[in-house]
Parts: sequence; C-alpha cells; structure tokens
Amino acid sequence: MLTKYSVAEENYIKSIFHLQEGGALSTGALSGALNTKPASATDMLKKLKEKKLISWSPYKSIQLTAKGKKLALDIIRRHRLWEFFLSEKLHFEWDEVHAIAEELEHVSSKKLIDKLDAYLHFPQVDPHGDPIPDAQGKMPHQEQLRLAQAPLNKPLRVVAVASQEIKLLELLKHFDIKLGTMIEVIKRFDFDESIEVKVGKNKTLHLSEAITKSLIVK
Amino acid sequence: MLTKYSVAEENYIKSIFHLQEGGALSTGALSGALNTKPASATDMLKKLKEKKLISWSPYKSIQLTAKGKKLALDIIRRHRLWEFFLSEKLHFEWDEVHAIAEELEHVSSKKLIDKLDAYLHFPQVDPHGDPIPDAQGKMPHQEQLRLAQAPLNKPLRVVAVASQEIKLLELLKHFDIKLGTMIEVIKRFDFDESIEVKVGKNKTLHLSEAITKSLIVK
DNA sequence: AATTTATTTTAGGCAAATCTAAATTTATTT
DNA sequence: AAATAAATTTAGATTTGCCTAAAATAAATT
Repeated sequence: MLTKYSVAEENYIKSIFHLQEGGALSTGALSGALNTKPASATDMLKKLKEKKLISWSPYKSIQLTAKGKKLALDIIRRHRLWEFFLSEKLHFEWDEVHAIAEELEHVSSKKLIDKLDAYLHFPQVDPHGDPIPDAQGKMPHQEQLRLAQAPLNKPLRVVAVASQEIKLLELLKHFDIKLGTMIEVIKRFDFDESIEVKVGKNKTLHLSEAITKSLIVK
Repeated sequence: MLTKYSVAEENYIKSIFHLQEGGALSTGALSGALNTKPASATDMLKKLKEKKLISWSPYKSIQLTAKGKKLALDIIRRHRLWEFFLSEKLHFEWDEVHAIAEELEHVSSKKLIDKLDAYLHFPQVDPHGDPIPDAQGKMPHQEQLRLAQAPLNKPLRVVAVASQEIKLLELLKHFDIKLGTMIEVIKRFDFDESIEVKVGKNKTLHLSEAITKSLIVK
C-alpha cells in the first residue's frame, strides 16, 4: 500500500483539503490556489478521480474521498513537522519556514517522518499555530486564543501566527513582534475592532483587526 | 546566479562527477549508473552541454566544466550533510541513510543547507567516511590510499592510476585492471615489497612494488 | 424565460525525460 | 586493411503536467 504520488498530485490533494474546508470547491478556485489554469486542474481532477483520491464529475464540485483525506493529512503532517524543525532547530524566521517546508514535504519516507517526529518530541502545533496530525493521521484540534479575543491587561506570549501571508509577516517583523514576544491588550476600540497593545517593556502599538485575528497568544 | 536545475539534471551531474574520478567516462557507463538507456544519456548530455555544465561532443568522452564541478560539489555537500543528520540526529542505520538523502539532496535552498551545516557543527565526513564539501565547495581532500598501503583481505575498487606512463598502462591493460576493477590484497612479500592480489572473481596476480604504488584504491 | 456572461471542459499542442529501433561511428579481430 | 562486433547517436514515440483556444455547460441578468 505504499503508493507513490507525484509532487503535482500531492500539491493538488493538499490544496483541495485546505480549500474544501467548509464549502464546495470549484475548479477555478483550485487552479487559482495552485497558480495553474482551470484546464490544467480539470486534467488533474480526472487523474485524481482515477486514483480514487477524490469524487468529482464534470461541472460538479470536488470532494476528497477517505483515501484522499488520509493522504492530505499525511502531507500536512510532513509539512508541519518540517516547519517545526526549521524554526525550532535551525532557527529560521517564521516567515521563511513555509517555502522550504513546501519542498521538504514531498520526501515521503514514512520512517523518516516518524523519526523526525520523535526527535522533535511529538510537537502538537507548528510555528503558525496549526495542529500537526499524528502518525495515524489524527489531527489534534486545538482551541487557539487569538489576540482579538484576549482579555485586557493580561501579559500574553505570542506562540504562533495563523497566516502564511508574507505581507503580514513582514509587518510583524517591522514592529518587532515574533514568536515569544510578550504582548498585552490595553484598550479595545469597538469602532473598527482594532486594539491598542503594549509590546515588550514600554512600546505601545495600535493593531488592526486583521492583525489581531492572526496573532495566537497564550 | 541562482539557477535551478531539475532533479534529473542534478542526478546526471552527480554521477558524472563520481564516475569521472580519474579516467574518461563513456555514455554507457553513465546510463548504467543511472538506470537509464544510453540514448537517454545522450539526450541529457546535449542539454548539459547547452547549459555549459559539461564539455562533450558526439562519440567523445565527458568532462565536467568548472561550473559543472561546482554544481556537483554542491549536490554532494547537500547529500552528505543530510546523511550525517539522518545518522547522527535521527539514528538511522548506516545503510538506510543513502536512499533518503538521495531525495533530500534536491531541496536546494542554500540557506537551509548552511544552517543545517552549522546545526551539525560543520562535520567533516559523512557516515560512510566520505568528506563533506564546505559552503565554498571546497572538499577536504581525503588522502589517497595506494594499493601498496592497503589492508589485507579487504575488497577495494581501483579509482585512479597515479601515473601516465604508457608502459604501466599497457601492463595494466594486459592484466585487465582498469578503473572500477575490484581488487583485494592477499599476501604481502617483505622481500621486494611485492604483493599477491585477487582481481575480479578468482584471478590471482603477483604485482611489483612499482605497480602497487601507482594504483589508487578505495 | 430568453439572453448574456462566466465558468468549466474538451481538443490539440508543447517541453521534459524517458523509451525502442535503426543508423552511424568507433573499436576489435581476423 | 577489411570485416565484424560493440558502443553511441539519431529518429520517432510515449507519459506527465502544463498551456491556449474553442466548445459546452451553468449562472446571472434583463
């Protein structure tokens, strides 16, 4: 049962998993996420259906089968373990981690990944705060506290950023907010859901809703 | 200057580097090592020449250019660092390490490899005892083992001949000793520093000191 | 409901990396 | 040196993953 899938196939399965979360998924959305054209996505959908990884018929929406979902979780496991390794052991900045893990995730030796998992002491979440599926493909669901929901006047530690967006990561870098930074909500503005925070010792910042919803604290 | 090469191209370059060690390299030997057909190798040779990684013309032998050699050393660096990591940190067995490193080596982020190198404390040799090129592509040169100094009863491969003397090469040809030939020292005669060797399956030869000092084995 | 617009699929092609079979060149024997 | 054998290259196909342009289908608008 050790079927090998191509990098392209794995990328499609992973994207389908992420995009399908919640609603129906269209060919256009899928090809958009993968930087390919809709016609290319259709080609791949035929192949994935052939391999029983998805259910799909022309003009209908896309669903992962149990087999497809299992594969997706395995790819996500690999990705997030590598992200953890890169951040924790090699001290990469959290905004560099995603791109490299994108390549490493396709090295599919099960033994490699399980040994890496053990080496890292079975981490529960990656540096973006996303949960890491275990060797059985079970994803620990983790309630995360976003800065947007955090209580006032309580010093909190930034433990993850729920986004891969380079632009956000850039912004955080500029304000010198990173993993481990202590942050405290001073005031909440109902007008636009923005908040004022104290960062570090005595720096005060005003953060938009988009930012506060992406910062995971503890 | 951050040219990206395909996995196939990298594998060819790496094989050329290894096989060419010492002598001239043929299309057949190359395709043999890569489990492809000679015709496929010819196709790739054209492409590699186009990219100025090798010098080659139809029916002539294959040489890496400076550019090709640099690339080869970079790939070998990646491969051996990953081998070291797998063995040292993940506790893989000696014989499992190669196959996985074969995949990891094609993840080409320079920063990743340099950080991995630092994390491992700049190891000098991989688990097979092969030297690891540094970030500048300098390979700590392994002192060469001459047959004259080789241990008894250990099968060794002829990797080079430390002489251009026609007469010696003629002699070696006569005894059917060439690059790649497996050779094993059976007995050493102190009287004249000559040795008795087993060549190939069951041929026994008696070689003079002059010969044993010219054959480089590994 | 009919028409227009948007999305998706089909059809036909292209580049990379491989193959087989035939032609060519080089090497070896007689 | 000619003839035969071996190795290499060319020619023409195949598969994968992508593309563009055209056709088909679904969704939105009038």
